[in-house]
Amino acid sequence: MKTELKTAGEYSAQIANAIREAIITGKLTVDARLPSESDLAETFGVSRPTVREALKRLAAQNLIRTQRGAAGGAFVNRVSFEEVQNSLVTSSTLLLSMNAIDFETACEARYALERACLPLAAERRLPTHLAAMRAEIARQGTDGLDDQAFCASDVAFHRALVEAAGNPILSLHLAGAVEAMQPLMNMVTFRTRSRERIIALHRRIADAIDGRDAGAAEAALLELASYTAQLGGKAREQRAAARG
Amino acid sequence: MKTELKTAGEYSAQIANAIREAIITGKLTVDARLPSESDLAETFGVSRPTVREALKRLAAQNLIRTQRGAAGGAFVNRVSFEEVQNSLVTSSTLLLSMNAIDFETACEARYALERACLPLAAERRLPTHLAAMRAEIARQGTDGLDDQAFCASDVAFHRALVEAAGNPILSLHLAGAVEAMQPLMNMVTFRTRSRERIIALHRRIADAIDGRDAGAAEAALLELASYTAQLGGKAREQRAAARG
DNA sequence: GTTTTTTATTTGTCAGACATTTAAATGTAT
DNA sequence: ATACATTTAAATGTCTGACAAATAAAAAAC
Repeated sequence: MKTELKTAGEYSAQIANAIREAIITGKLTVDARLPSESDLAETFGVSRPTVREALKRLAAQNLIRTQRGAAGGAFVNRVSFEEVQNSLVTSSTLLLSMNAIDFETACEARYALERACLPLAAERRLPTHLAAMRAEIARQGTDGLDDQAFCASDVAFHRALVEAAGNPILSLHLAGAVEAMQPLMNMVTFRTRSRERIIALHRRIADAIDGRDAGAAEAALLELASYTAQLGGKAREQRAAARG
Repeated sequence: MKTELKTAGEYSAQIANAIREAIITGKLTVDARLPSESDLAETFGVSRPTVREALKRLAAQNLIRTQRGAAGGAFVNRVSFEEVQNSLVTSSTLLLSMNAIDFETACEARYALERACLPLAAERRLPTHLAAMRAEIARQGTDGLDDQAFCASDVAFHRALVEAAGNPILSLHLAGAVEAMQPLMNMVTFRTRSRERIIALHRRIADAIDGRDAGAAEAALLELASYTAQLGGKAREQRAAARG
């Protein structure tokens, strides 16, 4: 661990970077204990509050956890898929809302990514995945389901589809993209006829995955993509009309 | 902004969560200025160092930036694609190294995602993208290029390919997946014959994209995927043999 | 030998102070 | 009146020193 810091301010950022680098390069391994805050303060030649600010930065990225008490301290975290996925969802959500990403772009990305999973899903799907997909299809047909619940079930369906591909890295990216899109999806209203069509397409996808027919699944997903984009376009027109 | 904090410890985390929620829900908009640290301390009923730890957490996630001086303070950041991508790369890299993800899984995810971009890239590619791809292909044929530089050029090639799809969200996920894989790719040694084959496949992909033939591009990419997986498997065998 | 108590260590928090940076207000000269 | 230099005030960045709370290990009591 480096002991010298540049003269320019922002010590806490420099210390956080130094420790982060040590973790990334493997100098600090999982569950390793960092020196105590006082020791770090002495090592880097700064005060304890400054060290603490640095540690909080790392904690915010889930790189370390802290424990109080005699054998406590800061420990290197094992970065989990779930944590990365959560922070990806948060970041992506903000990215979409702050940068005025249009529905088409987000939709296109989502279905393109999903399409990438289909061949693998068709090959590896297990009964649990098929059951999860069919359960969501059934829920989507329930009477009195509001738009938000329909959307949530839609997300769950696609999540099961992605899980069927059996690749955790793909799941991570897909879940990030799909969940981040939910605020946009929630602005779309799903009439009964729209729902029926979506459910029919979901059923075609599930059947195709069941029958290990990746090509049929891709065809149905493409239809779903263009229909969803169409619904999004309609929703935007209606909002524009309401404003004008 | 809430004023009450639960009695359980970890004030700084609670304050960070409260402010983060305000940003996500839009109560705090881009470039809005947070109250001064002293004001926040008073509002939440804690000391300034505690508030500062909370702010450092948010700064670590790029949610806020701070400026010193009279008109300074903490401001809500516009979350940029670049920042999200950088943090995604960092997280993914750690995820791969800490969770012993095998080369096949990472490779599979990467090429599956890349395949998702091909139809869009074939449709939208611009001369700049084609030029970038061909420039990297030329570099990959350079004599005396070490493995790491070859890998870097490989990443640049695929990055250009992804950019051609013209969807920033896809680019974000792809770049995250591809760059995070680089440490794994760097463990593979590329002999002259391997390089020639990879370059030939790159050329086939570039030509297909140039000719707007997504099907041909997919075929070439699939070959590249299986060949890369094969090289990775060989590299693993050699390491195993060296240990045994 | 088991349980209880003590103790030492470490993080979490507080208070007040000073240093540094920076924009705006003020003053000054042309 | 404008341009430039100076002062000022507000804000973050940092330091010192202290106490509270949690916790594991050591010591003591039974």
